[in-house]
Amino acid sequence: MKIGELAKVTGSLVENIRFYEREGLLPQAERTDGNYRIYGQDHAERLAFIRNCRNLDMTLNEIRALLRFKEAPTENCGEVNALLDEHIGHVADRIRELKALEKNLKTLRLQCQEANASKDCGILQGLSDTTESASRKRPRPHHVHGSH
Amino acid sequence: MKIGELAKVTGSLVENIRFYEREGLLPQAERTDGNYRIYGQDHAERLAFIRNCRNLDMTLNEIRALLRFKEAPTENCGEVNALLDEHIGHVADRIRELKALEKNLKTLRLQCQEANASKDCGILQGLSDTTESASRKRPRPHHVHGSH
DNA sequence: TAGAAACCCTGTAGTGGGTATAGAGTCAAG
DNA sequence: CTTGACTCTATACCCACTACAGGGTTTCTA
Repeated sequence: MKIGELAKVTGSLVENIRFYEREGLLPQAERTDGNYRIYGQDHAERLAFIRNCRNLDMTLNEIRALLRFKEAPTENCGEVNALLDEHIGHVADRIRELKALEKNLKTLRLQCQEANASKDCGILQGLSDTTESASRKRPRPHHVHGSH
Repeated sequence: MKIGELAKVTGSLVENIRFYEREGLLPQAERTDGNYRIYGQDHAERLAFIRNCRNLDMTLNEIRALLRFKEAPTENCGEVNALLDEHIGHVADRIRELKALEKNLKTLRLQCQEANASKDCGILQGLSDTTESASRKRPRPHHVHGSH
């Protein structure tokens, strides 16, 4: 099948498939005389694997690691389990952070109940607090994203 | 004060401050004869405001909008309240999504309890499921990030 | 059989919110 | 007067795409 059909079958975008090929997650596809990529069932399965992983918010590096295990069927899968445990940990961490964030935002929201002049707005005043920002440690970077 | 001191006072990085200036969130600073940026208390307060907003996971555009209200003290702040409500909504959405994700990951994790050969690993098999990926709608983009 | 529409190709740039360099200039202490 | 800390600009990189531009190929329809 051609790239558009593979995209449809797997629920991906065409650009995405070419991107995964460039990134080495999908092997180079064979080409027709007209230089069109041609795919088979094996590609569809590998792409489905990748999309499943992405739907679980794994990074491409995590997926690369999992694919290596898929290709080494006799190898022990303990590291797969560990990778997943770690990823679950990232997600749990992020949920905790976002809950704390939500709490802070709701507290802030209560500072201004009705529409005032901006200069009297408790929200804008709360956000101007200088004691807060300097004292806070900068957050360590994490790989499960925030709200955007 | 010079940029390094401002960074220390507000808990930001020097590069960050220059980045916000380029992005128009901080006004152009005055310069010494040696072309060093010079800041006063007003800059420190504005930067603290920005950092507080970033700590609440707001985008730079959301912050730009809030800064406009800070600069128009007589204007009605109803839009500030609305912006915050919307942002709280984004965060709540993201928490729900990550909880669903966590559930899926934990289910997947149960597929492989001990270290096997990769070919028998229930996790790798679960991730290979082709019925799942094609049927799932692609997620709408959102501005509160995932786990990374 | 012609022409249009739909598909495909490569390559490049942009997204957001920074971080990390290179290479040079400035300033203060010893 | 040199060393080292600080600053400057400019540029590239991070991630995982997404969106062109400018062309070529294939398929459908008249």
